Amino acid sequence: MGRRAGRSPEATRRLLLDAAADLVRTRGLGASLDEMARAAGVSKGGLIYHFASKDELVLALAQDLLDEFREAVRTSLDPADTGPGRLTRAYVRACLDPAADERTARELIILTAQLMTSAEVAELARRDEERWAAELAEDGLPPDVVTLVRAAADGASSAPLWGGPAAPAFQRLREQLLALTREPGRWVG
Amino acid sequence: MGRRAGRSPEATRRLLLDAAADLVRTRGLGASLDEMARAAGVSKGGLIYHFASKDELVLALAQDLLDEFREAVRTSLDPADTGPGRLTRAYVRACLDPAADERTARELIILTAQLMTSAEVAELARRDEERWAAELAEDGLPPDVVTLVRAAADGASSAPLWGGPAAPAFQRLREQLLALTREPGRWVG
DNA sequence: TGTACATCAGTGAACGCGCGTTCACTGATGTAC
DNA sequence: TGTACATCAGTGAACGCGCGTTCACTGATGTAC
Repeated sequence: MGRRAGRSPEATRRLLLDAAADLVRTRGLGASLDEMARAAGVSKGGLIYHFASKDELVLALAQDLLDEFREAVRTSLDPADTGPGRLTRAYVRACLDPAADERTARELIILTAQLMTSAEVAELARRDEERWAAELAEDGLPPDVVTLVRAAADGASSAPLWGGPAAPAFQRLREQLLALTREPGRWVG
Repeated sequence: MGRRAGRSPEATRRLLLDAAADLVRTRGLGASLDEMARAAGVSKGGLIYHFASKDELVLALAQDLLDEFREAVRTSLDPADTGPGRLTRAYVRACLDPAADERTARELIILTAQLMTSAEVAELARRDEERWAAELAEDGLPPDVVTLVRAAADGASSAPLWGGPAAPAFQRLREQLLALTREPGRWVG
């Protein structure tokens, strides 16, 4: 049912989220709903049909982003790897994926940072972070190692935010972090 | 000369920059010039006298931020420490200063991220980053160690952006990173 | 099978308000004579 | 020393445009009978 332009409403919603993410990445939250809608090939009214307000769209964008990262870590899990630190290794691989190009990485981080000015989004992120902390704590590695490896992975993957290089430049670091999770005894005296 | 409300124009400029930084931190670039001016106790026209446009204000804000961090690293240099890695150690100390409270750290990072949507600011940051990379490369440590230590310091200090803990929670990491720069041989095979 | 009706998934014009910017003006201080 | 003038550091009202939101309408599809 519906005036649906040859696609499901879920597909329209996805088009809108993707277009909005693109625009916020490159131009910040100042990008207008009209531009976002047009980029998705929908009218502004059509956008508002799916997201009742800009705030609601921003919140959905943030949730989508957190889910996407969680999914990226999940697919980075090595089925053959069942030892301690397997989740930490997947986390490192997802953060420092050499296939992620610089532009994308930078814009993803800017998008996240943009969204964080909303109190609701910040709360969403805080809960997501708590979940990561809990899951990584159960990963069987010494806490100091998890802290170091995670900080380094986060720092390297967010370097483009400050004008630094992206993932491909951090492949040695990536291998070293992975090695460290396999021989945690080498770290800390 | 001038209708100066009992202070120098430079002092007014500083009041405006500080007030603007506060507002952008907590509410993003959507904060209005009127609010920023009022927060500094100046009229909107007075703000525009010092910064001809919002773009100009944002650029000044970014430059101020980069300068402030560079200064923080400079004051973290230990005069008694003249060995290899002394700049890297100052960088770590500045990033993980236990005196920096969570709120401030988080807002500082959000401010930076907000500003990065401006192409001019991004270019400014890129040049600043190049300068850091060059200076740290001259610090006498193996490149792999600098990369790891810096990534970890950056990652830990920007954790509040994603809802994670702030500097005080990373004091063990801080000590371990400092130790690593003193015994770089322990890292890497 | 036809037909009336309801609903879903939008369209697009209009509104109104907040914002960045402009501008005419002002009052204290500095300078020339 | 007084006085005229210039300049600096602002003030505050006004403008106009862009944006988020509202709203009346629409056309394709589903459902009841």
